[in-house]
Amino acid sequence: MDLNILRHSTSHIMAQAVKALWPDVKLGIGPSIDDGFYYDFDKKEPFEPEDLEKIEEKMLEIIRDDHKFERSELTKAEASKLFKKKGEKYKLELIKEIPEETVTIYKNGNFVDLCRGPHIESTGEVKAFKLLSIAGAYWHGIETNPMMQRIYGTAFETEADLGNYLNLLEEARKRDHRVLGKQLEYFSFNEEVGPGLVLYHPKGAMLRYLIEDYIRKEHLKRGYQLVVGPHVMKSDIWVRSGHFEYYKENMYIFKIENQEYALKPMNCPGHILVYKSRTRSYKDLPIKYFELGTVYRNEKSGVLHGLLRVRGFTQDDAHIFCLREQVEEEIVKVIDFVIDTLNVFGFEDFSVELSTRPAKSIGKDEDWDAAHHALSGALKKKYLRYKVNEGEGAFYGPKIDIKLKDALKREWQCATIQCDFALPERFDLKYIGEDGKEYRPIMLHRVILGSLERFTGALLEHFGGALPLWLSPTQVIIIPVSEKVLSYARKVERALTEHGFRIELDHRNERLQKKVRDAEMEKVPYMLVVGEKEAADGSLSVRSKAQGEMGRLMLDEFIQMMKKEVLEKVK
RNA sequence: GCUGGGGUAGCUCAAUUGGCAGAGCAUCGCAUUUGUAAUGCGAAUGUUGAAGGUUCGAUUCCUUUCCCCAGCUCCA
Repeated sequence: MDLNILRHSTSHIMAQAVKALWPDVKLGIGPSIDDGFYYDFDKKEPFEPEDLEKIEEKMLEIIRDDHKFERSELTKAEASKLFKKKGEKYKLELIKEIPEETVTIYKNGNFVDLCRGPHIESTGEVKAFKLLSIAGAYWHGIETNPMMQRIYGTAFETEADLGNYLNLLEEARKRDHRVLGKQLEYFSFNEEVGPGLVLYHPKGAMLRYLIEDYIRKEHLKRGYQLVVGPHVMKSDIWVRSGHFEYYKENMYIFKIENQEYALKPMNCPGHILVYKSRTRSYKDLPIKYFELGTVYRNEKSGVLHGLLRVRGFTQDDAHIFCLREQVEEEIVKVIDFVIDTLNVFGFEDFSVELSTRPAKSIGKDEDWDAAHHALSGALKKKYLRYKVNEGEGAFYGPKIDIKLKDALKREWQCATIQCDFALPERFDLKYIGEDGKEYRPIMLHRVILGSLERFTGALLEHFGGALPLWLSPTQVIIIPVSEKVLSYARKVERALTEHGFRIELDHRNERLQKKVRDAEMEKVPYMLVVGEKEAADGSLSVRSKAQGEMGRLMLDEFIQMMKKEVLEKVK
């Protein structure tokens, strides 16, 4: 059975139930979506959480009655008459938008809905469904339209499949980086600081340092040069870059001594000015400037979400200035860089999207076309399948987005590669060609991790907080059995620290069981239990988070094992 | 920003029609010196997000505001 058909049919049953309970409700649309379905309703009073149960009960009745889904074809005039009689004003709008002469309706029991179909044979075929949540949603998704109430639900072929899905949701909830971030003390937000502004605690800051260190070194290996720009720049530069025209509502702007300044929402202008600081030759290109650039964007309050959507964040940002004929090759290199990086961090799967020119944008059509060709050409060279998002590009150029997939198959947008002919024009960027004349370079904007904030959130959820050894802020916790062996424990601590490992010593006056439990909950990769037996022969009792008790190892053996495990991940 | 739901100790949560704000964990102290997921006893902890209002009396009712959550819209 096609799940989409099943779910869509279930949304009809839900709408039927809602109409039975609240006859005045006006219907919107009720499609199937990735993991389920929804239906939008226009109802005066908000739905209460308890209403979901009532609706579910009604739905069970409808399913028990096993109504047939009957399809019929009507002319648009007939259909309009039918829905006008029912007072379904949104359906009338939908009918107007349908280009064909005739429309189809589906009837089950006393319920009729405008619908292209197809549907299951009868309502009795629905074996397992659940209503999940209520939320507001604009009619047609347009902000200025009235807000309707949307009920989300899902349906599966069997109760077992539904159970699995609900377990997955529960698993996702437990892995929520906001919960883990608090439990494991990685980061916090503070009302006095402001929304969307992250405070990194020692463990979070250590993780961030490890990610930064890795990605910075990778950039240097791949021919990027480090640059650093200021966080605040005069408004003049943002006028020139076009940000004031196209991005102003997202910027923090303020005055100092009558001069207007803005916090940078992007790093490009700084890099551009470094490029412009002297005359460039075609022989210099490509020039690749890299910066862990912290930017501030005034995101709407309702969109902020943990580390995934914040107002201040740091991008692993680079700009590649190159010749027209180098563009495709450079894009290919960036794609390779992204794939390598995702693999190192433990992400095995990803999806690719190509976004085209938005309505509000700068630049010439021919340049947009050329940029689009360069991006799609590079994707074809890498044999990557991709989805096209019409009109979703940046204001200065089209882009490739690479979304990583985490352990629960959820997608996270991190990497993006943007092609830009417009900013070189605006800033009058030049290089001297072979013939001694001036030419315009092309600029690529790209990030690999995206932002350190979002990437950290993705890592935490992907691993459920149990980070691999090389990324764990604390790699090893030493657990002395009693205070009698504290001096041996300290010796082990010193030896491991000298080898560059990140060590904690749990010297609390607690029982062993308690310390093991706490270390497990902190998700530390290795626990070393040391007591009198170990102190006597210089060994360690090793317990790993992943494998449990591993028996006794000599200190040197353990160090070798750790080194091997770290090196396997990072070349 | 919009719709709906929330905000009580560091954390997770209680508090019957408006009537002295509580528990577990964490913290501190004492005892215990422990062998692989919670040792026992004791102590301390609050402008109930903030401001205003109604009331003899507000965590509880009303207004404003801030922040969080689920979505919509948007995005690294």
